[in-house]
Amino acid sequence: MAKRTAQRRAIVGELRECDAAVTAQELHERLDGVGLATVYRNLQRLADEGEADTIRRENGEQAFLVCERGHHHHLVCRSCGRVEDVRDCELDGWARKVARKRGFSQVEHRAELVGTCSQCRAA
Amino acid sequence: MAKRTAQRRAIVGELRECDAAVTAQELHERLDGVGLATVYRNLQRLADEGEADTIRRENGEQAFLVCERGHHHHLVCRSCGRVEDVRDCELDGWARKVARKRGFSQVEHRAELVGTCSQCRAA
DNA sequence: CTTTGTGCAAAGGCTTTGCATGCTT
DNA sequence: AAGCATGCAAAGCCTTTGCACAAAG
Repeated sequence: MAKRTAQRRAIVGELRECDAAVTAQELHERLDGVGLATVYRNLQRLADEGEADTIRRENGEQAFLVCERGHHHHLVCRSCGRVEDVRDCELDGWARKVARKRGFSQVEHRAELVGTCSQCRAA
Repeated sequence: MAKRTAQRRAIVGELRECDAAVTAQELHERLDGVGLATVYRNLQRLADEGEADTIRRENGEQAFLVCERGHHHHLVCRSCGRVEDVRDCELDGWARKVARKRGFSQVEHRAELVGTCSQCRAA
């Protein structure tokens, strides 16, 4: 089981305070006295344990965020990067229908909504 | 405007024959006498021009595929990687609803369906 | 005391870029 | 002839890994 080190606590703490998804490097910059490799290792582990979700930015960077358990999607602000969890998913019917039509089985789906949040819209 | 070189033709030709999305490196392996950098440059360009679509694999690699113009999604086989274009999109209503509820504007959505194609299911 | 985590630096993997050369137009 | 594409190798980035040391259980 995971040991409770000061670094791990710092990483988890900072991650929880983020509205947007962050990369290991970004988190490393915000934390003092935590090595970059340690940040990478902890984030990877949190993701493996299901404690954190990961997304890929367009440039391929891996960003992490703490989010709800279970099936959900993300609503991302294109301006500030804020991420909101969306539990309300109405895609399953559509997914099944499309899959059946094409002869695919065991369908899963992934979706992401991108928009401009009210705060950024005002600015 | 793009010059018609032998390499570019080879790249585009091979790309069109792919059922699945391919990375620059994979394409480079399949082509003889085409430098890796050239493959990267041409794929990037095709994507910029809208002639090719790009997806990110879990490990962050960028893979390319030729696909339909306009709004569509992808149905991907988790076994063989085959990609089928899906024009039938019923997500807009849902996307708008969710966005409005959260105060987001100018929503776009991205979705991906993953399943097992009939061929792979049989095997 | 044993096990696991951390730091640092080196190594890895994918992608981009600089520069001289060759092919298109 | 002028300009853009190609090749090769070097450089860039993000991420992972090896190893010695430190901390946790």
